[in-house]
Amino acid sequence: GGEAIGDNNVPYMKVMTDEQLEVLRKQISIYATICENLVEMHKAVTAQQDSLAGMRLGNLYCDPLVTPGGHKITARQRWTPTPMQLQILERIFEQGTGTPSKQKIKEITHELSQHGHISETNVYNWFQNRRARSKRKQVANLLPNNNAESEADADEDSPTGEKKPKPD
Amino acid sequence: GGEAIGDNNVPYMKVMTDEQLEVLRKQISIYATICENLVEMHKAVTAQQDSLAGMRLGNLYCDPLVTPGGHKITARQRWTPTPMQLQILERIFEQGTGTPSKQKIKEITHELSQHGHISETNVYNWFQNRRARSKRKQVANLLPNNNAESEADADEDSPTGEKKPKPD
DNA sequence: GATTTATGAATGAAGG
DNA sequence: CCTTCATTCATAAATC
Repeated sequence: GGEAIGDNNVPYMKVMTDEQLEVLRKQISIYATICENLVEMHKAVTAQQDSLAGMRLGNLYCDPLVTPGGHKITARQRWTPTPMQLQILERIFEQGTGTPSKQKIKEITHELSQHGHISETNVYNWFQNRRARSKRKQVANLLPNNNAESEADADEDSPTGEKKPKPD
Repeated sequence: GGEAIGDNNVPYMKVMTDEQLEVLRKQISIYATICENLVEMHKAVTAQQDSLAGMRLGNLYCDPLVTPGGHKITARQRWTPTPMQLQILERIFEQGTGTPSKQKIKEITHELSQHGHISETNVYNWFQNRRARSKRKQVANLLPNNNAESEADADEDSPTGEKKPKPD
């Protein structure tokens, strides 16, 4: 024993590793997709053979605990940089260090951890995204017949810098 | 409240609350039940209307084009494993075959091609990525000052060799 | 509080 | 094998 959580304050405890959790999420997602397909098929079938055997699903389709419109299994929280962290990150990014090395990532993470919860993965992702998006934005500007992309729309001009406009 | 230490000196961290775990279990149960019912029902239906519309279950349980996220299916540039393919891949991966040989890749590809478009390169890449990422994905970024793992990180080596604990 | 946008994270593929 | 990049997905934040 020893796993009991007496306090209603801190109800969590050991259960699974992140990886195991991720695999689980995937599995559930697979189930969800299979279910969806089956339902669609059944609908198609019953549409033609409605009185086949009187065995229709009806409300047996029963919606599970998933939110309508998607399979939101577990609400995975994502990191959000604090203003201070963002400021530091932006500054480092503008220094043109390009892609920070692993060691650099560690250092940055350590520094940023002084201003809020953060991990090296967060820092790595941030730089990857920052770089990829600033590049994408510029490319979009250069293309003559570009249309709406899946990501953010291209800015009209930012020849000297690609800071993102921050509306109030 | 925070992280706990397992009985075997295995530092497992908080991941889900008891409540969340319960919800998850319930959800899986519901999905399983729905799948069961639908499969049984469809079997019964197709037993009588085999040539109904040429749509029998078989490998059609999984639509080849839907993503696990349940989004639209625009012509995709890069390969995306179907749920069924993913399931098979995961199973093979967990069998500890480690690095699939060239021959093995061929076999796997052949099997998976029954469930959707796929090439040997896709299979090869999948195993490479799966292995590389599983190594880094498990115990990482929950501890405040712990070194988080990711593709960005390149630690030397763990003496215990915690590559991937295979839950049996 | 529903919809849209911004952006953190996941992942297939390429390069070394 | 390991690292890196491009693209996509999902969600916190912003907006209406």
